Order: sequence, then C-alpha cells, then structure tokens
Amino acid sequence: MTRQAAARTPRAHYRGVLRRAILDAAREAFVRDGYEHVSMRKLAEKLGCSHGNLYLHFKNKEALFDCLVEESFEQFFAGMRSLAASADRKDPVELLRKMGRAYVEFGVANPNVYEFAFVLRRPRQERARKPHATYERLRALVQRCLDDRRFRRVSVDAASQSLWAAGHGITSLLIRRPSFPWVEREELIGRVIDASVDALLA
Amino acid sequence: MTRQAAARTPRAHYRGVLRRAILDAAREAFVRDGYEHVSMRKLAEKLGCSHGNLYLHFKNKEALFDCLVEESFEQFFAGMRSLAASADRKDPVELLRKMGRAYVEFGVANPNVYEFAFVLRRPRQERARKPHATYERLRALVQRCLDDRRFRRVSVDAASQSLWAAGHGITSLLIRRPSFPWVEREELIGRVIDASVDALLA
Amino acid sequence: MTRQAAARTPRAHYRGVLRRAILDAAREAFVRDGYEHVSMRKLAEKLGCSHGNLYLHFKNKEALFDCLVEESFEQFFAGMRSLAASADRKDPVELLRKMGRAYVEFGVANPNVYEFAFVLRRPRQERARKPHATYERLRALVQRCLDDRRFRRVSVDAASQSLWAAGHGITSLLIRRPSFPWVEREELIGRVIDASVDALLA
Amino acid sequence: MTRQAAARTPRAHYRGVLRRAILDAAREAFVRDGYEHVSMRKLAEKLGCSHGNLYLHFKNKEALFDCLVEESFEQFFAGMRSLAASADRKDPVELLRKMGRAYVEFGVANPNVYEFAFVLRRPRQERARKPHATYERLRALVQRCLDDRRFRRVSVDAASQSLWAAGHGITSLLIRRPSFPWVEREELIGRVIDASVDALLA
DNA sequence: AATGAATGAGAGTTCATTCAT
DNA sequence: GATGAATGAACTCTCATTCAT
Repeated sequence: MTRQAAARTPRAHYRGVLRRAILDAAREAFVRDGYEHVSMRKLAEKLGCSHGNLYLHFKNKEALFDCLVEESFEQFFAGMRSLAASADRKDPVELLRKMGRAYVEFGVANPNVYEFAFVLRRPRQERARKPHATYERLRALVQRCLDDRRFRRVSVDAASQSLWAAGHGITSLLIRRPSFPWVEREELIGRVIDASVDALLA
Repeated sequence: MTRQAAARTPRAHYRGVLRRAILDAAREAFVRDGYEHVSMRKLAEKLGCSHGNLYLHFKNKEALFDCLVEESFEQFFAGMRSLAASADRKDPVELLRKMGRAYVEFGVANPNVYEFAFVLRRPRQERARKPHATYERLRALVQRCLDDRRFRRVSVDAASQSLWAAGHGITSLLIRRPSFPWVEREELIGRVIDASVDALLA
Repeated sequence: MTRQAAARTPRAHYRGVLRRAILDAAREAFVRDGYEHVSMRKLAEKLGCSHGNLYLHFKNKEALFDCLVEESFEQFFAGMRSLAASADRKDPVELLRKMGRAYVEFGVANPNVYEFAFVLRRPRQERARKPHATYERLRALVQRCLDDRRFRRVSVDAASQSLWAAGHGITSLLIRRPSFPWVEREELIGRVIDASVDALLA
Repeated sequence: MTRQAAARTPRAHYRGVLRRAILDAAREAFVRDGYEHVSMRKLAEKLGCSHGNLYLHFKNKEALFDCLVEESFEQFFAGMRSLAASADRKDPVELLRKMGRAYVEFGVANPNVYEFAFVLRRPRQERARKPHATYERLRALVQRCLDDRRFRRVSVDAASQSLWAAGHGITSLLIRRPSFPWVEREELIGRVIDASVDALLA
C-alpha cells in the first residue's frame, strides 16, 4: 500500500506522509459521507493543503477511492491471517467458528474497511473480483472440514456459500442499522455463526 | 401507489400515467446508479418531459425517493401476505421456513424493491423506522414457535435477529453479486434458511 | 379602483369580489416580502384559487403591482382630502401643521400605501409622475401661507420642498427602521413637522 | 476594503484587482436594479469571467452584498471624518450645521454608498446595527450643544432624531427623485438643515 | 513540489406564463 | 370562467479538474 513509505530521501518521506494523511482522511470521509459527498476541496481543507496537491498523489477522485479499496482488502486479509496463525490449527471446525466470528467482529470494528471491501461500489464499476479471494480461503477451510469428515456430505460450494451468507448478513445489518435494538452483540454473532456451522456438522 | 389509476377524468388518468412512469424510471435509476447519480434533469430527459414537470408530481428529489421506499414496502408486504395466506397456518415452524424462503425469493425477484425497502438510504436520513414492521411480523411468528415449545428456550429477539441476519445475508449477496458462481439458487436459499431455523429447534 | 364593484350581474359581482381578494392578498404580500419574493403561485394558493385564475384578472404580475400603486395613491389622496375637510380652514399654517402630521401618521399607519406611493419602484420603471400631485397640493397650501403673509418671503418651491423633505424623512425612517429605539412617536413627528414649519414663519 | 491593494506578489495583486472589479460592478448593479435583480451569472458575464469565479472572492451573493455595505460605511465615515477635521471645532452648533450639510452632500454625491449604508437591505436581514454608529456620533454632538446651553432643554434623543429625519429626508428625496424640479440644491439643503437646527436653539 | 485562480458543467429548485381542456 | 399540466428560462451554488506560476 505504502510504496513510498520505505523511501529514503526526506523529500520522498514527506511525500509518503502526506499520501498517508490523504488516505486516512479520505477513508473516514468516504465511509461517513459516501463517495458523492466527499469533495476534493473539503478533503484538502481538512488536510490543510491545497486541493491541487491531491492530484499530485492521486490521478483523480476515482483513483483515490480505488486505492482505499485495495488497502482495505490488504488489511482485511492481514487480520484474517494473523487470526488463523494464532488459532488451534488442529480442529478445522473450531477454526471455522473462530474465523467466522473474527470476520464479523472485524467487519463491525472496521466498518470502513468492510464496506469498502464488500459493499461500496463506485457507480459504473464493472465487477468486483477481489471478494473471490476471501471466498477461496473460506472454501479451502470448508474443504478441510469435509476431508476430515467433520461435515456432512455436501458440496463444498454450497456449504461455503451458506456460511458466507450468514456472516455477511449479520455483519451488514449491524453496520447499516446501528440504531436497531439489537440483542447483546457477541451473543448474536455467535448464534448466527454457530447456527450456520452446526447445520453442516456430520 | 396507484391511487390515480382509478381516476375518472382523462386528465387525472394521464396524470396518473405520467406519475407511474416517473416512479418506474426513478426506481430503475436509483437502484442502478444510486441516489446521488440520479438527477432530476436526466430523469426528465429519459421521460421526454421537462424537468420542471417532475416537481408537479413530487415536491422534490427526496420526496420522489421516499415515495419509492413507501411503495416498496407496500409491495413487499403484499407479497408476503399473499404467500402467508396460502401456507399451512397450523405449523408455525413450517410457516417460518416458508416465509423465510419467500422473503429471499421476493427480494431476489424484486431486487429494486428489496434494496429500496431494506438497503438504500438517502444521505442524512436519520432513521429508517419501517423495517421494524417487517421485524415485528417475524418476531410474532417466532413467539408462536416459542409458545408452542417448538423452539429451544431462547430470547425471542435473539432468535428473530439471527433469522433476519440469515435471510438478509443471502438475499443481499444474491442481489449485489449476481455474477458470482453461486450454487443452485433454490438449494442455497433453503439451506441458509433451514440452518437458521434448525438451530433454534427444541 | 374597483370598476367591477358596481357590476350588476351576480357573475360580475363575484368577479369583483375575487379581484378585490387578489388585490388585498397581493398588497400584503408585496409589502411584507417585496416584489421579487411574491410569486403568483403562492398568491393563488393563499387565495385558494388556481394561479392561472390570476391572469384572468390581471394581465401579469406587473399589472397587478401597478394596480396596487394606483390604488394606494387614491387611498392616500382620500385620506388627505377628508382631513383637509375636517380642519379649520381659516388658518393655513395650522392646516399645514395638521396636514404634515397627518401625512406622516398616514404613512406610518399605512406603510403599505406609503411605500407603494412614494418609495417602491418596479425595476426599470421609468419615472414616477404621481408624487407630483401630492406636491402640488402641498405647494398650493404653502402659497396660501405666503399670500397671507404668514410665511417669510421665500420661494414657494423652496418652502414646499423643505417641508416635504422633513415629512418624508421622518416617515421613511419610522417605516424602514421599526426596531430603532425611537423616542415617543407623536412627539417626534410633531417636533419634525413644527421645526420645518416654524422655520418659515414670518 | 482594499487590503489586497498593497499585495506584493503579482498574483495577489491581480486577485485584488478582480475583487475590486467585482465590487464595483456589483455596487452599481445592486443600486440600479435591486438585490433580487442582480444575478451572479449576469454579474460574471459583465465582468467577463465565469460565474464560479465570483465564489472564489465572496462566499455567496449575501456576502458580496454585505461586503459592499461594510465598505460603504467605511467610506461614509471617512468622508465625515475628513470633513469634521477641517471644521471649526469650537462652536458645536456651527459644527452640527456643517456636518449636516456634509452628510447630505456626501449622500447626494455618493448615492450608491448612501443607499448601501442607510437604505438598501437584503431580504430577511433581521437588523441593521451599523446605522447606530452614525447616530451615536450625531448624538454626541447634540449632547455638546446641550451641555453648552446652546440648545433648549430637550431630550438628546428627541433632538438627534429630528435632525436625522431632516437630513435623511432631503438626502433620500434628492437621490431617489433626481428628475424632480428641485430648487437650487445647496440652498435647499441648507434650508432643511438650518430649519432643523434652529428649532432647537435656546 | 505545491499553489490557487479559473473554468465549465451540472446540480436542485422556483417561477411567470401559456393553453388545452 | 376556471383549471392545472406543461414549459423553458432563470436562479444560486458546488464540483472535479487543469494549469500557469
């Protein structure tokens, strides 16, 4: 994400710092106000630099947005990876439950990232290819459960997709309807994930 | 929605026709492009009338949008109602499964309606109160299952919300990712709904 | 002003009533909001008739405005006339004082009329000829004072114009700056008028 | 008003020049056509620049108008000040006469400034506080006349307001009715001012 | 590298007016 | 006589973007 971060010269360093500041401010603004309500002028004003300056770091507004989407995926994957590393890798079903909870918790804790990665789309954006990567990881884990005979005989895609649906459903509702009178969050998330996993158990 | 449809004078009839045309064009545009990318001017151009004309039917852009939301709820409820009428009302669990499938099927068959009713929001829109009506119906049915001892002892809200999450998850994914290689749709929907219901059985 | 008021047929009578209602509503609106902020639509809405209807009584917005100006002059002159009739006509100086006070009091009590008659102008309005009529009456009265040797020897126009200036000054200030902390109104008006008259006494 | 006039860089200089041009064109337009008939687009057209450009110098139309009001007061006070400096400060009554004449002469010579400072108002403008400053100066001078026993015993406010009424009356008439057959101007102004002052003498 | 002046398109909205009904 | 649907121009204002400095 921050190719310039490793720059050596002070000049390039400053450039990286500003680029980082732009991205952070833009992320917050895009998520809070939506793509259309973020203006390059206001963004620059909040950053204390000229709006023309933004165009030295990003070709245009779309490029800035796309960069944030890219970044969000990287963060999301990093979060998942670190979680997988710290979990008991012997039991794939337990790992699946943990990953499921973590997916939702990450989404709720980082609605910016989640929305960028899975929900928001620029108008006229053709296709989102990236979510496939997430799905592939989920699918691999489900395959392990199947291989270990922990799951009933069911197509790996059918199982994976039902799990994804459950996880995405509770995440997006919690994000998009924050004022709804939800029951205790952790319990709810656990219930949804467990229900979708339990239904697959042998 | 079609109050004017029964209009007697030719004038009022034509008025109703144009109003209908505006609503249809706007619905398509809002869902396809998002609230911000729909302009009254372009809308009028597509309709072949002056943009000022739109303001004779709707006070402003927000009112036009809100009218579509209202309409969507009515259509949604009508769809649910007719389905509920045809179902076996003796067994609340079976009814719940059928209603769950119907919810998703209706959403997938009428993505514009679903998005208007449950997903899209205008900027600055403080609260959506309407979804509560849907939730209340779901909650009442869950209560019946609890009263009949068909469900395990669990809070009615926790159960209802987990069911909603499952239903919304699969619906929104199917709508927003139409190009994803989903498994056979009916099977997937059934699997998701059944998993969420089965997890609650006594 | 109300040529239709004397109409005989019920139809023409109703026409006159509506015309009157339009004029009254328009006068209030024009004075309160200014020419530009009065719209034919809102006017018709307040009257409970269609906006198209207004054009059956007045050719357009300008004509409606002009009609009110005309009317205001008539009212103003009528007020002055009745006052002159009821005053002691023997002493022209006393009459002048009374007329002066009455001019200001009338203007303050009927700011609508006064502004229409002496201040407001439609954009691009070429010339106001009417105020001359008021001036002519004032001038005639001053001439009497001169003829009766009640005034010092001064040109009748110089005297008349200085009186007009004083009267207009206090009237327009009281109207346009209602929130200013004026001293007691009657005293102030009397002081201004008397000062301008006294300065002319022989 | 001309803070930018002393700008050093050519860029800032040109900015100041354009700002000045905008103000001049706007002043003329506002006085000639009234607030509502001045459009930012037409203004820009007359200036030969884009209408968006105007918003780089003034936040909006109201701000542009208000800036002119501010400027007018400064010019008015500057004019009064320089005149007061050159007057005999020993005799407060003479000073009052001179200031009165100067007030009117300045208003007549700078009708746009006078109208902006004392007459024109934006719609919805709640209160004009600024004229009070002018009034306070007048009031202080009247107080001196009272303290020196040059005036009859009268409330300082009653005296000040009657003087203001006279001055404003002749000024606004001369400005708004330029085609009226006024007597010789200097004589008329002197007569009005003197009448109002003489009436207060002990 | 960074600024900020400038543009031109486009937004939502209101309006006076016309005219078929 | 009265309606109200329709138009088209006008309005203020914001925006992304460019480019000379």
